[in-house]
Amino acid sequence: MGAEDFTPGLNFIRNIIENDIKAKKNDGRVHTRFPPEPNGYLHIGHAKSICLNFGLAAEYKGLCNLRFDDTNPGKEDVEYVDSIMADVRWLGFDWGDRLYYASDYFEKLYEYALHLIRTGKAYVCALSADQIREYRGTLTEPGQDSPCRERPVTESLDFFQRMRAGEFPDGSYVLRAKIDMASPNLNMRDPVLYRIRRESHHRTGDRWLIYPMYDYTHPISDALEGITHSLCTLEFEDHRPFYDWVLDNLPVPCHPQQIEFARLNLNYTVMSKRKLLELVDKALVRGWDDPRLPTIAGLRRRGYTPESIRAFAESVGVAKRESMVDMALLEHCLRQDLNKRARRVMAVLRPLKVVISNYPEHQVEELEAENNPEDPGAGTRKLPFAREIYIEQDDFREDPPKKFFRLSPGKEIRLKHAYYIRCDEVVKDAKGRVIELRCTYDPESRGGWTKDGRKVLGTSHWVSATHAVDVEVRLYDKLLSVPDPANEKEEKDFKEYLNPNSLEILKGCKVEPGLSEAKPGQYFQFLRQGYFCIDPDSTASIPVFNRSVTLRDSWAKIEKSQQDK
RNA sequence: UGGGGUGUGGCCAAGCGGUAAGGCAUCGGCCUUUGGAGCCGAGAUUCGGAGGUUCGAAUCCUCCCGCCCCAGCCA
Repeated sequence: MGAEDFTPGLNFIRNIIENDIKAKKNDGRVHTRFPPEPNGYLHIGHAKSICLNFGLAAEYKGLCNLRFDDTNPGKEDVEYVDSIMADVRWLGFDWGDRLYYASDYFEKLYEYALHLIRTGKAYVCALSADQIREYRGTLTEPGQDSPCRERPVTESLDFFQRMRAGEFPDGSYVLRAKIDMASPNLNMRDPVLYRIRRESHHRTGDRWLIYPMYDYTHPISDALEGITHSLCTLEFEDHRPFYDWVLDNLPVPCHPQQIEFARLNLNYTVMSKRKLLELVDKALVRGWDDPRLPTIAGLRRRGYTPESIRAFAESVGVAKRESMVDMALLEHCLRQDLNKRARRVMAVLRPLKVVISNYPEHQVEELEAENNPEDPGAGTRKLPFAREIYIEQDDFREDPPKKFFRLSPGKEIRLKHAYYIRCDEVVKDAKGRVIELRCTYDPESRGGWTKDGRKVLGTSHWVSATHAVDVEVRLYDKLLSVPDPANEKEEKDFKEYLNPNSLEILKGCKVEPGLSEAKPGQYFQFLRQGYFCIDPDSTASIPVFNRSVTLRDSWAKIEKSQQDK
């Protein structure tokens, strides 16, 4: 509830599905699949596809398969299949017993290839990769037929079997579909179906020496699994005629419909596998799960919830137009989710000591504090209050600007859940930096109220100096310093636009005592600052917190507009 | 210059011939023991442009313009 408590929007895919159901197409069944290639970690863009495929299936009481498109052994690895399964599960989706691999179909794919050869729809070609490219023609000129195009069926059959048997070296022959070398669609100019590759496959080992291409494998895999709606991204639009050609020319069980939608783009970050890999390889980030990355693993570590990511995926919609979604929307989805469930706690990130001079020297009181104003069921906790406390450095200004409601000399503020304090004296070090404040408190204001109804403008969070626990806090900011490097006048490498301040590490932060027991998987709101979670780098002595997202900060806006003037 | 797509407020996105949903962001206001949250309100005389059809068009037709994708034995 909460984050996903709204009706799903309309989109063109839902329209197609609903029309299909009305028309009783596929007996009214909806069966989708999420088909990643296990050659990298999943990111938020994949999450969109996962939510779409699994979400649509659930919505129409259908099924969604998880299928690994593992037809290119050189790039793939079990490390990736494991991480992909973990990420899909974490996002909250269940493929039941429908876990498939394209490599499971290698034998059938081979049989189907034989069928194409026998029916004169495919032939073994001896042209080299370079020659094939030359023969393919260009965008504006038609291609030329391969000299092998009219190779007799029996001969292609024989050659193809010998390709499988390992009689030929890598790259010497390929199997090609026989379609139309003059087609305006390059994908129809006798596309390659099989290539010879002496490469060990992460599942089939060395059993195969020939591997089918994606364009040939995908439609057949879909058909074998009884997929009804095969959703993929826009760049495959040009491949659809071939998808249909394969299914039209083979005795497959059904003919799924390929539907293309625009992939997700998010500003201030990178989403391409190549770039993510480069950041990881060059140690520009701390790994695939670096909280600055838009990978699922990174978002998880950052403190994003599966619910917030699902809400985001629903919220961005599905359409065919290329778009760039604002990071602010993702952040909004997290805040909206966490606002309802995150326990409020007090943490002082940049401590400034405050001595309450009229508070009895060794006295300690227990003050009651609510855990979440949005959820009375979350209960309350006790907070120790004593003579020496810490407040946030930002909550004090010796020379306050207009509209600054926080502490300054002679001014009074409320300490959340505690007392009103007034600043009497500012203590500075030799360099003139403020290192301590001497304040007096109003004993009548216990709990944060006074009988005289006097109002204080500001409320600060605080922590008892003697009871606070020391922690490390990691603050994250945008990965890139510009929304979209591709839009910059000068064309530079994307790494030139990495935000140098994307990570700020704060040590010696002071948090309320209860937080020493914080566990991974728990979400907190550090009052007035943002949402935080425990990082796996935490040790028994020093907990490490990640800032998942800041709170909206209207003071920051006021301050900025004052500066702009 | 071949083919395939796509153009609705700053960012997304509904709309499918009957007179521009919604979300994010922004700006006001209310409220508040988080300058949080919440609540209320504001903003496209207009849907890439120009023509046309129609009583009526973002929706239909024509032409033009912009942007994206395609010449891997990658997916």
